[in-house]
Amino acid sequence: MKKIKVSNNVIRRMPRYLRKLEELEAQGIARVSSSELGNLLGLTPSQIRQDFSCFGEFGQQGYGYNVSALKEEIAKILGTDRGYSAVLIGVGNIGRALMDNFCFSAWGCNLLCAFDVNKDIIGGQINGIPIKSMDELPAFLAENKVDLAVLAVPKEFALSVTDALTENGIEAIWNFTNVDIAEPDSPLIVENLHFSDSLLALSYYISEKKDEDAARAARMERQKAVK
Amino acid sequence: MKKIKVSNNVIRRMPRYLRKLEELEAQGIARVSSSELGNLLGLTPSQIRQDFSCFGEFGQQGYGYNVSALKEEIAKILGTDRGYSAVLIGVGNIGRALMDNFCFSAWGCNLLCAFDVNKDIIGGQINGIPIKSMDELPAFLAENKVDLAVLAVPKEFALSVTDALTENGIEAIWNFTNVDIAEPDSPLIVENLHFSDSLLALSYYISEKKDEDAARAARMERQKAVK
DNA sequence: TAGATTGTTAATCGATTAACAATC
DNA sequence: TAGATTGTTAATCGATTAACAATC
Repeated sequence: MKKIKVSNNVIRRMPRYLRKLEELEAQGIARVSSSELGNLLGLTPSQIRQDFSCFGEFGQQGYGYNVSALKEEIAKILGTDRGYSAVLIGVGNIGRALMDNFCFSAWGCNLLCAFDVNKDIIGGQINGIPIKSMDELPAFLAENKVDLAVLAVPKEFALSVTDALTENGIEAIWNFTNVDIAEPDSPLIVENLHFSDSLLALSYYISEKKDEDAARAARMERQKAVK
Repeated sequence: MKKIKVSNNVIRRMPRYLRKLEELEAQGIARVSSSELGNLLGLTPSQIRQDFSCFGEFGQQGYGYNVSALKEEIAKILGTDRGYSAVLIGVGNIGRALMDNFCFSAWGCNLLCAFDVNKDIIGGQINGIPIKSMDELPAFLAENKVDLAVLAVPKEFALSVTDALTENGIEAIWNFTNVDIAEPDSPLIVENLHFSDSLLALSYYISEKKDEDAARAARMERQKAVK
């Protein structure tokens, strides 16, 4: 009965499958095999079948997978049909970018309200989403079922706002601040989008490539010298 | 001589070490052991020592690591001292958020210029960074050493802009569009920040927790019934 | 039916953890 | 010196890949 714990690596690949399947569906492609999908994503067919088998049997021998059906299954696995609702804290640049451009509803998430301390924007709305004062946050969280908070405040306030959120029953945070907001063994669910971590990883890969290119060039130079 | 290829997992942890070390340094802490660092980050001491040993010997037996020195070493490993420069394509909400708030220079990266198609903002600047027309992009890339491009355009333009960038010599892209911009075996270095993938992973973890909580509640209910 | 492709079991590979000699 | 902690080698664990019977 109890589903075996699915590994992190698998979970991180699921949204990629979902996006690719949506793409295929938009192209009018009805079926896909694990090896086709593997080619598109740079994964082995085995891995793809293993990943799916964590959650059930979605394919058909000799045929492969129905694109639309598989897409639906994966969306469901990821919880997009559960009607989660969210609040956003911090209507700065990033907060505004999310409110304006990020389609929460496309991923099954309902952004109810945003909160800020800036009097100039409190009472207004962006893209139909009202902006309330931080003072109203506890009452709002008490009155509404809110499954997650989007944290987009300046990093100085990250920890205090996190405390305020958890004290008012928030159990999951989508963290856009460049700060770790939870202790290693905290029960709070935190999904970090650390821009700097991402840029630094990119910086490493660039460095690695430049080093390789330089080494290759040096090797060729030496060869030429020998001749 | 040739450094053995460092695994992805290790590279993804390096920025986390860097951030934590900066934090410790700011707190005036001079030394840290692998087990202390492990406690702070939720990693084993072994793993930390293994990770560092991919790049050299930065500690001292009986003492641990000097926080500042280790921080510097890791920053260097990640390439922050290489003076990389960047351009940003797409001055929408996200682009603006990055220009306004993201401190590229703190991570050793120099944001030279932004590009957009919107005549209203071309010629202006944000946070000291000039905004030029997309038409000027090829000339700019020809005249300046640019190591990476930040891609923050609407997703419809992601692929065509990527083509334009690679045709003009760009080898690395920091991708904020919700689209895969490179084939699996492309030589282009792409670092993705797929917001939706992140939100979906969070959605999964929330679902998993709710399911666990529900299962626990059901178990307790059954127990109560037995009594 | 024959061909294709799944789901799953077994084999391999790689990453994490444990152990320990070296040494500050 | 004794205690602490590293860097590294060996052991374990988990994830990926390969293989194949089942079956559409």
